[in-house]
Amino acid sequence: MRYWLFKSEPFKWSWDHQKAKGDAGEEWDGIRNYQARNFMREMKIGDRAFFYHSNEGLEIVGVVEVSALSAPDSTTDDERWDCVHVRALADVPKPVTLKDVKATVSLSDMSLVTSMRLSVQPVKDKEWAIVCEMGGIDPVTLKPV
DNA sequence: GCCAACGTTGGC
DNA sequence: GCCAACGTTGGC
Repeated sequence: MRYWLFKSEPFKWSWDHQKAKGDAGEEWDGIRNYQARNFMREMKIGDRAFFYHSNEGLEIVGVVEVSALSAPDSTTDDERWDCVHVRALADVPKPVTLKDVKATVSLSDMSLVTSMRLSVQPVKDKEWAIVCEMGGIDPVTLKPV
């Protein structure tokens, strides 16, 4: 299983919106960036990802999983763009802020820091474990610790 | 709201 | 294929 991170501006699509969709999940539409799209094409069902609030909040607030493979984005006729579906799995009990991430030496290579504008990005296994620990969530069971 | 970073577009 | 102009993202 691989790990990822999705950014969303909370006033457009927040963690609360995502949770309200429950197990049905929701299309991660609107991505118009090749790099981000290519990452989505690499995703497999069951891959896990952090849900990050950009612009406002600036913190990792939840964990989602990929519930459908990348397929044409329903919000455009442009066939270049496709996207996965994701569903909420768990809250991050202690949201991990961008500030926290920047202040953590072992996370200094995270795309969140190095590729500021990339809205869908890979997360390394080690980074996943560290962020989970900081967030007060078990990296495997996703239960609060 | 500003602006730096950076991706995309389009003229040549 | 270069690069200037432009648009968007996202932290501050």
